[in-house]
Amino acid sequence: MSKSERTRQYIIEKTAPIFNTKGYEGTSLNDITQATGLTKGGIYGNFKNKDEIAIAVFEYNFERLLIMLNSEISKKKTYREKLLCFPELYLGFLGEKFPVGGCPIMNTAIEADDTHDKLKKVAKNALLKWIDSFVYLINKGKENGEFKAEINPEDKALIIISLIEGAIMITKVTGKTKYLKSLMTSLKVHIKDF
Amino acid sequence: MSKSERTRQYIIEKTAPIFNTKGYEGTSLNDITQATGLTKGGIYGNFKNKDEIAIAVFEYNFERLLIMLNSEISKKKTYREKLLCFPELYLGFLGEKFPVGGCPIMNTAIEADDTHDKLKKVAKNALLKWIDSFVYLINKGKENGEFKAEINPEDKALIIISLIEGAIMITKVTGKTKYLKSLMTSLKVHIKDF
Amino acid sequence: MSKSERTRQYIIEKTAPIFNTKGYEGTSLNDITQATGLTKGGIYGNFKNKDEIAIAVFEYNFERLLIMLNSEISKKKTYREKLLCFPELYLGFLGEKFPVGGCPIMNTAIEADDTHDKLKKVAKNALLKWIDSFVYLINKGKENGEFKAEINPEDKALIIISLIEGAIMITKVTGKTKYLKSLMTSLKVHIKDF
Amino acid sequence: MSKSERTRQYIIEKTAPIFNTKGYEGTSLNDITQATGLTKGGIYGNFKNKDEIAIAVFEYNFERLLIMLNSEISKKKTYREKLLCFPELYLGFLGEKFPVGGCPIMNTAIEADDTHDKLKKVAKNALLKWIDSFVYLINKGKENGEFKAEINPEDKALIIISLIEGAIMITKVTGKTKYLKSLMTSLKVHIKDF
DNA sequence: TATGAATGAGTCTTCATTCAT
DNA sequence: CATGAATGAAGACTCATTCAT
Repeated sequence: MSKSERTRQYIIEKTAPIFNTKGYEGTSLNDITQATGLTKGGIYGNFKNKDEIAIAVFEYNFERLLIMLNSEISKKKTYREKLLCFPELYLGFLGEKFPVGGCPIMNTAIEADDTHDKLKKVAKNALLKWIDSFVYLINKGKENGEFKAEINPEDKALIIISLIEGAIMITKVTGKTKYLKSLMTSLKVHIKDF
Repeated sequence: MSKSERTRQYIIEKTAPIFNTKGYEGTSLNDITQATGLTKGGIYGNFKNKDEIAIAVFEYNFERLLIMLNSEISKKKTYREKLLCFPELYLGFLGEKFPVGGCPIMNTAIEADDTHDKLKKVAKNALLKWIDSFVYLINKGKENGEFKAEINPEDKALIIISLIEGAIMITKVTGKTKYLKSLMTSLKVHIKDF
Repeated sequence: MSKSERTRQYIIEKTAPIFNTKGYEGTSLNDITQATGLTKGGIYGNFKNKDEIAIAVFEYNFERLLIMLNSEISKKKTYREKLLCFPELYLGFLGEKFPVGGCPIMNTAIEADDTHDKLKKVAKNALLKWIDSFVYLINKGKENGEFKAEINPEDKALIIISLIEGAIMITKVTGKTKYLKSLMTSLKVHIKDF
Repeated sequence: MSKSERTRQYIIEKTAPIFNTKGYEGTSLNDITQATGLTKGGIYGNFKNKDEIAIAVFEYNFERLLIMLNSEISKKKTYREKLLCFPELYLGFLGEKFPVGGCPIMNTAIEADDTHDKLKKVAKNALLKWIDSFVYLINKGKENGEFKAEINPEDKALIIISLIEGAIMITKVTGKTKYLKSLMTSLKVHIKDF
């Protein structure tokens, strides 16, 4: 990894929680210099502009989420157990482990949807990838007879994502973890019925 | 209605779609003066500051949503039909009728959650009110024997909201209405099973 | 007194302490409406602009000061005793009785001197009048043999005023009343030597 | 001296006469950009806010005054002569040499007294320092027998300052130098009697 | 590469003043 | 006379971005 690449990575890691908390508009170049200790010139030497940082940060946040999820999934043998990882994991976020700023996909999706085209595009790609990964797991489960033949993988993928994102959003706004528990329990029940 | 009240209302109506599209941070006073045709001084003669406008706009957007939903609900007789209004209505948003900027509750919730306390509070109250209204309908349905006795109203309310918000978010980001259709169909199936 | 005159007087009285505290620039039309309970239109119906209010207020503050001083002076018989009223009176301002905002002449003089011509003019006239009144008293004292023949009335008037204004200024900035005491005592000693 | 320090100093020097003339409230950021030729961003890159500029300017004005006074004082041998420098110097201000805007201590003291805490504090410190320096000189004069043993240094310091500030104020408001002459002559007489 | 000083358009907000009612 | 809604210029301050060093 060249020095340039290392600095880029360093900037991304240090600013990731800020972008996820304050959003794209809410995060200023000053926030970024403070978080990194670099000067403005230093930042601009490594990124063309704020957009580029935001996109890199989004991809980083998304990838980190994927890695964390996949590492849990790979521990499980059956596809039902793999899917059940998700409600379990998000239930585990109760308390301090809740990812700083919430779900990066939803945050970016909501903020960027009508304004920042580039960000919207990467959020869209991330979301589609996420849907696909659920579709893949469900299909695999259907193939080996774990899940009923009549279930539609995409329909179920969308339900899983909606319940997760709904749970995060409702919990963050209300501050009440009972909503997270309720929704993740419903999700489990739902998956057990696949 | 005094002139002052009329102007306030006028400002709210003209800026409501902007706030819902660009968000609180993204909406500038210049946007507001352009949308209303008033000068900055004129705006500040009617609102103490941008916060106050944002809150008034949120309440307006939320109320308008409620009114629209309630007018549909009141047409139906059974509680199951009343609940089924929601997927029907959101399905009807396919195309241009989709409310400008998406769901005000979710938008405000996501943007305000870590930064603007006042906005977060009103978003929280709106969300709780919405949950309550579903809980109320489901309880009524249980009382008159339409719904199974064992279903938990709050659990179901949360599922309904999550599927709706998930549908809006996914549809907006991806631009694909098939996701809205899929999720609203799933919601219908779910409600029929209450 | 016509209603118009009464309203003018009312506005002046209510805003006098504000102008003397916050100064001309620091006092806003909003301050004035709040203090009077009138609307902006109401204020402008009685005064052409802020300048006119400021001048009227200054004259009011100055006159009130003169009246208060004269009422004390008239109680005394000898001219030395009349002059000694001043250090006595200002010593009496120790604590809460200190006139709100300090000496109107000095305040206006300092703020207006390089910017507001009209205000500067009235401050100048007030100051000259004040000097004259001391000159008059000292001349009278000389005439009836109370004071030495060789003292120069104007020189002494200027010293009296300087010691008083210096005392007010130094006391206000430092917050220490010992400076007021010291200077007023010095002034007494000085007057006794006339 | 770094570039940053040079620019700070440049801003201070260019704005010092403006602040001393128009006061803190009366001096706008536009005044500052015009006087310096810098943009607003340029100013704010070197100072946190207007307060910080005002304080730096005050300290600069005060220091310059001190240096000028001290350079005169150091030329004299006896303490009486040192004290007599002051009336001489201020007499020398007749005409154009009168410091732009008057005495920074008094100006700041009067404007800041009821509003700007930070400025008031620096003005207070400056004033106390000035008093102390007179006390020091008078004590020295007493020690070596130049001045009478019974005079109180602080009392005399306050008188000197009051006569100087009174002279400046009265002269500025009335525009008549005869008042400056009269008061500085009185001050000389007074000091000769120490 | 990185620095840090500078830009200039932008932010929200307050100002004194006006005028139809 | 007084109201109160509106003006528009000005207020202090922050923004993302650039560039000589």
